[in-house]
Amino acid sequence: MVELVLPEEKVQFPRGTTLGQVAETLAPAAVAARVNGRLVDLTYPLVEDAEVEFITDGSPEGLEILRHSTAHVMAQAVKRLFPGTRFGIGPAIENGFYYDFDLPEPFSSDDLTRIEEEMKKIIEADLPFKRQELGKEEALEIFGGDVYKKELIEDLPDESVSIYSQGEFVDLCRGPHLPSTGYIKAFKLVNVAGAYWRGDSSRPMLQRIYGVAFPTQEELADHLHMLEEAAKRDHRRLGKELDLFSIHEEGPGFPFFHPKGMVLRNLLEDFWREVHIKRGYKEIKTPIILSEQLWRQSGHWDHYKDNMYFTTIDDATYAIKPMNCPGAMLVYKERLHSYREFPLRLAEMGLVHRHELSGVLHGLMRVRCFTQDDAHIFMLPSQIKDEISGIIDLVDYVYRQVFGFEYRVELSTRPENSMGSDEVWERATTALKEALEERGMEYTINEGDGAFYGPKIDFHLRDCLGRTWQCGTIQLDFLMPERFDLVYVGEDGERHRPVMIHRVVLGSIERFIGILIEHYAGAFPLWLAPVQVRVLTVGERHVEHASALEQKMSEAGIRVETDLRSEKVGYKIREAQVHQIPYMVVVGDKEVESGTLSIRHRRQGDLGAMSLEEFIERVENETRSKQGD
RNA sequence: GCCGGCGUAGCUCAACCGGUAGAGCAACCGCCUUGUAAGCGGUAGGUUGCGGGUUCAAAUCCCGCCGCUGGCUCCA
Repeated sequence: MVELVLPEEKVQFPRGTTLGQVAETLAPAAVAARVNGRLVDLTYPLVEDAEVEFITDGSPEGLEILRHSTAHVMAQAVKRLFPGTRFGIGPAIENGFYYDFDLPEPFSSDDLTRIEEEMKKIIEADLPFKRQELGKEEALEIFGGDVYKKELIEDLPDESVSIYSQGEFVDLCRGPHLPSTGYIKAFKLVNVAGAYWRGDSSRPMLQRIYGVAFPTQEELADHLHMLEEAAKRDHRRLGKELDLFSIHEEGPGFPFFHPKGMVLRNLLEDFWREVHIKRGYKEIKTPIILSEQLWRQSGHWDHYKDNMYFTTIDDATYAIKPMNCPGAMLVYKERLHSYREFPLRLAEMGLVHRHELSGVLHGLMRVRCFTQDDAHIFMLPSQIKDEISGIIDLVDYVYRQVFGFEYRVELSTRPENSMGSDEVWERATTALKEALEERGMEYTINEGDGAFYGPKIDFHLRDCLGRTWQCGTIQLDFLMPERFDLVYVGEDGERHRPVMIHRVVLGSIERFIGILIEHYAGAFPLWLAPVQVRVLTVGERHVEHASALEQKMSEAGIRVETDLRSEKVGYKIREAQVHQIPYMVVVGDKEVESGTLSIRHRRQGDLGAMSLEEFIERVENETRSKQGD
């Protein structure tokens, strides 16, 4: 007998009993199990006492298994329909799975439908997933004909590898898998995309089919519905509908801001200045075009040239800045600094241009020119941790407390093409790590993704479809001060080298606005709304009264406009609602007589009558509080 | 940059297998003078992204380019 310790109880079973047999009575909904901390299939035989926890398809691990198994079924279907196909990898991802295939002809959308049909047959046949362990040599005999699988097997560290089969299909796989294909209840293939083998652009491009999979049809339908809803809050769509910005063929990746978009942008910048002044930043502005020589000195020429634009003035080469740091260096060097000034925080709303690959441009999220809410902070080595901690605090204040965003933190370490010694990198990376840990921040490590001059902490925000975008970043830099021979006079009267931080909070104003649009679905909180109030007339005889109200509110600092057209009130309200205008003021005979206002709120509906003074106060309070609906 | 998809009126979309471009909304004009999410009628609006080719005939088929887009790679 073996003794199994389950979360709720202890049970005994004859030696050799499989987990599946145990699950029949104890956990009928199980799809896999965790035995002594390791995920295994239900076919796993119990040969010794163990701690066992069953996994259902509703749990995160269970979902991952479900999705991974669905990827195998898709691969099987593809192999049946396209026999010569070679196979890459096929993991589970958020909401679904993908599998990479190499075949001469591209998949069409009809092919996806055919593959789905074939998958349904495989699921209906309820083929069991069978695990087998074998030596690498044996595995190479089975998969050796497939260059990709061969490479995967050769790269595996262990001597034995596991393979899974369902019906006639065999795949190299660590597992675990569902007991059988019949466990798959709800899936859909969503799109095909090119993907380089192992993410390396110098290697062949495979065709990746993406699918989604859920435990039930309802959850699948909910997910697809969620995607439709998300598309409605896409900033590219709302940007057009709300007349905030546009991007033209004449300037791919170079956005234009319209009057309403500029109101939003200026309000965001006003807020940014207010916050930064309070935290001891001084604002500077440096030129967009600077001599190529400067960029050679900074190291950008060697490490960032491919992303830069150049121009010629009087036979000399100049670069259009992709970053603001060299400009800030020149400002720092303008005079001698004392340690008493430190930390010296020089902020800059800097417009930078970067040559991004045409295929990656995306609305306001990834563009070729953008404004960074940059700052360069010069300080003593002993001030590093406090300063970083202060920036983390600022980012959290802006993201979470003001805008209510959830965000993710990453620590990026030394990339391949970088400057400086290992010691310097080690010191800088440790400093960032310690600042994060002292604050108890959760973070993931992104190996090799740092800037060429130093490691960084990145703050990521999500868009409506759940894609994450890097916004804030804190980059520690021991190198640029070296390159520019920056000095300060210390307590001892000697000259020393300062340490520098590059940091942005919003990241790019453009990207941040994109995130804001999607976060609020265009319904900006009152303090950011391009138009806060629209005054609507009932009939022509109310025009004069409405215009007078507009003027009074405008004088009170409210962003107000009027709709004086000879249209029905319902029509005007609908239009104001569609444009997400927070307050509508209806002016008719009643209001002209009584001298009160009829207020409608875009979410709460008709608020009834109040005086102009009351309404102005309400708007002012709500604006000041920065609260949303 | 690479792989796939897409590009028709200001917007959203239609036009069977090639037969010569149409609807709703918006705009404009008029009627209605209107009370909390779409009143009615009319007018105008297109070298079908651009350039070639095939054909008696191309929005439709083929080639090249541009742009957008889903990914990959890269980054705020």
